[in-house]
Amino acid sequence: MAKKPSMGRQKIKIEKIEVKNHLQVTFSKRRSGLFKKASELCTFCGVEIAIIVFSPAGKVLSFGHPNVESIIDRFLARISTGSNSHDPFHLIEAQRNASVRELNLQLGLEELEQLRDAMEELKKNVTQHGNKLMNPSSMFVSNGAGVFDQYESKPSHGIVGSSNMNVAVNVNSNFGYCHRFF
Amino acid sequence: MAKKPSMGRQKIKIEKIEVKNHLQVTFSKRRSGLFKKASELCTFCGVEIAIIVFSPAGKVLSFGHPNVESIIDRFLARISTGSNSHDPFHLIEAQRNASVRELNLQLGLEELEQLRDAMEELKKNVTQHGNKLMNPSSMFVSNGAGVFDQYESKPSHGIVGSSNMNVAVNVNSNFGYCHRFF
DNA sequence: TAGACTATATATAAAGA
DNA sequence: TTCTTTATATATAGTCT
Repeated sequence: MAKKPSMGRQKIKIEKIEVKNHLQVTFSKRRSGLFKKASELCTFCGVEIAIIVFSPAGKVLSFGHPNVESIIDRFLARISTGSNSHDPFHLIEAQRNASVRELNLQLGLEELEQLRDAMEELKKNVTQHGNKLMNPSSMFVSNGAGVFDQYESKPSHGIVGSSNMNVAVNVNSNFGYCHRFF
Repeated sequence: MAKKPSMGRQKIKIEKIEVKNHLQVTFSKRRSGLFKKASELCTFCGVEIAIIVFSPAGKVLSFGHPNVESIIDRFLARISTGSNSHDPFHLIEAQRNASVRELNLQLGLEELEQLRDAMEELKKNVTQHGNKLMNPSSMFVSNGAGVFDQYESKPSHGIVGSSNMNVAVNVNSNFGYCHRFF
């Protein structure tokens, strides 16, 4: 019997792959290829690149040369440092976009510690109350203004301890915009 | 006369291209190819991707599906919670190494204090009215394992996420927005 | 700085391990 | 999920317009 020859690479339609398993494999290969291309571009041209990918499984994959954060920083800085950055309204916009790092530089250690302590306590309190009411393995999720992203819940990857809790609170939200502390 | 046949694509060393003009062309072609690959990946796998590139000329080029900012937002939200260190201030240290942008925008101490007070009050509210907060329209709670996936990073850097705590607060103050700390 | 062209380098779809 | 293999689809280096 003739051994089955490979069909070789087949052309595929530019549309979402339906077969889930197939999609997973394709994602894996192409994501890898994408990062490789980016890496080459960095080398060949000496440029800086950041890539962020949210996988179908909800994982975050990133590439960065020299590193993702500094590039994001520059990217956001660029946005928020436009010509009318002195205009009050623009300033608020800018503050929304500014990256954490810069903001943190404005906070003294003392304030940060206070903040942290408040958060820790809040966490404890919420944890106590929360555990009474909810099944920790299938918590649920929503927010008034569509502000918070919804993440897929997966089995723990061996995360230690009981303090791994995420709490997001949206009170009287009129803003449709919210960022995170911690 | 015979027309000169093309040499075809030649293999090139993985190193910075020296000839400036050549570099420019290569950058242009490859950057285009990179974005195309990203676009295909989005389509084939239904995923979200953001790419930021600083060109040799100092221009910023970006690709984003559905858009760069929302992806950065989600990315930062996760990073800020992922760390091997139990030291809540490790990121501050990291920031010292990050490029510092001289912002005109910074939160004044007064605003910080307002913010802190707001959080203190929130903390009380949570403590006293935990049950109320379970209302999906005003609160969001999730367990750490589900919310904080580890995220991995390819070629140049890697951070292994170990869940800590994430608190997002949007208080009805005169801020009109909140920001990330850490 | 941006399109062709063409031959060749690479990426990758399929299928099996 | 990750790696192989094979055949084929794509990307692109070098050159010219």
